Amino acid sequence: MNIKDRFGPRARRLRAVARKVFGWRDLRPGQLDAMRHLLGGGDALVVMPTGSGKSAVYQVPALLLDGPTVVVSPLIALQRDQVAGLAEADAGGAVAVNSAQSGGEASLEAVRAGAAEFVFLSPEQLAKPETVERLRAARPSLIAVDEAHCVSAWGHDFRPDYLRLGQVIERLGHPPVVALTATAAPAVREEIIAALGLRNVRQIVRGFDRPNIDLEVRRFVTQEDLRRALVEDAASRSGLGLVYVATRRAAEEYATALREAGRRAEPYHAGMKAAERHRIHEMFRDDELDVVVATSAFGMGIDKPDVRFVLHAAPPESPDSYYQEIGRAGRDGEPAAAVLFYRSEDLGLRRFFAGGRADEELLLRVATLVHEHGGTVPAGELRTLLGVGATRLTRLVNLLERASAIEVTGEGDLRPVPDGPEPEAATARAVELDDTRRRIDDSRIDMMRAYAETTGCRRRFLLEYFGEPRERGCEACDTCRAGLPGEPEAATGAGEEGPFAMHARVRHSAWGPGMVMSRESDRITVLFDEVGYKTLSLEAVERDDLLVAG
DNA sequence: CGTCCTCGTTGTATAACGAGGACGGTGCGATACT
Repeated sequence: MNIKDRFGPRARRLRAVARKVFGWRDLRPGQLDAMRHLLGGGDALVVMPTGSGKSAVYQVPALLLDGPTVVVSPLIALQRDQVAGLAEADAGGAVAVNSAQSGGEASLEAVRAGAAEFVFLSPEQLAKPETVERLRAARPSLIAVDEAHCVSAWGHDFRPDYLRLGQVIERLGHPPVVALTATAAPAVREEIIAALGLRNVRQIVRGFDRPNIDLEVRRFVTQEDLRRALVEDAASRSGLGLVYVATRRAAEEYATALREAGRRAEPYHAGMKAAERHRIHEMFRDDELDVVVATSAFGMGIDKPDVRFVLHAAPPESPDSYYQEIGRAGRDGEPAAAVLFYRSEDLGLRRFFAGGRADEELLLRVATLVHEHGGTVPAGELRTLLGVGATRLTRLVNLLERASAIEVTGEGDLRPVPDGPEPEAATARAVELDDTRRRIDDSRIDMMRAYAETTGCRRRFLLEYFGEPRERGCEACDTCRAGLPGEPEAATGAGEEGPFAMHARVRHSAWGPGMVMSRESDRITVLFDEVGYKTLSLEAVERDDLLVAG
């Protein structure tokens, strides 16, 4: 950014609001860059670590744009915190609309009347046409999608309304949109941009490297050895820590074992009562615990600076999730440790979770019903007729929509696409799209395995996965300390030109088009559009002419 | 995909083993009940 950009009139107004309303003495270049772009009418994708002022990126421009700001936020607890935070500043008022709040109508009316600048909603609220209509009447001037990685991580089956946000944004007149997240690999960024329908996008990606977090993987053969080593390790560390586990039961068992070892440890998972979960959050916040043993339920919205270690009793489903979870360590910049306790068998549970397929019979029924009806079919009637819930139907509809077979009206109802495919063909295409998705999820699990089993620098592996080329090792991971047997020579480093340079587009004879994501001395990893991540031996690539540029 | 638990078999000791089945994460919102 040049001098004029940093000190021009737009930047001056932004700084003034940041100072007067929020009390921030200055804005960082990344924040300012995104804000200026939003004020200029463009969309932005901001990838910055938690605690680096991501929320400011929508909060400050919101006050300079004439009209309310719609914030999409995945968790009700998070919405509560965000509303409370804004209430402390003189920022024009904030409300949340969700099932835990009464008075949703009144809140929406307050937004329309200009009595609230910020309105927080879940994607599910925005799946209700009447809610979108009321927001539309308020003429929003900015839309923020917080924790935007949820679009990719949850949108495809767990919370399919995430994939409908693009249509909601259009319905709201597509004011400037900013998507915010702490962790997103390049492919995930592309997916967010496509799903939300972002235009004229400015991508701001900052601060992926967390050099104060030491990386280590410890390998085990038996579950029992792993368990014992983890308990011993967690019990002997000083400072606050997190232990991530794969199942609720493991959370309970490890917490018990750590208590028996004399640590103040509590489990945390979604099967616990809300009051109990809340209590543990508070104890964690108030330094009344040494260790929280949790499933993936624990973490979003947490910004405690002094977490000293994050241990994993089992690998998560992707490097994306892993980086997100270990990124909760060492936010204060002081030394912290991330240790993965690894058995390759433990990837099996992740493969199971990723393995759910769309119901082909049900897809065909939906496609046939909408096709034969010919006109507009109310979604509610279809749910009743098929006996399926909203989540499941939305998932099927998303696939059939992508198969160009049906479209969703502004009222949330369904109708066939004119001259669209016949139901059988549409179903086949939808199944194919679902299969592609599953192959990519599977390949992310493969990448998690590759991280655990690499003999190269672990930091380099992760940073390249997130699209940040890096030539050397780091001296703060176990493989670097052991002497880097698998590190590339300088000549084959990231900057090399040629058809297989970093981020070059390539084509494989069987796997189709893809992009080079990382290079080591003897192999390269390519992210293929249709089959996900694959690691190929350079020798085989050259011998059999497997890849061509393009 | 892998682990854990139960149950039945074996075949005579009071344990060991294999087969078969259940189970496993994340949250919204709506609904039924006290």
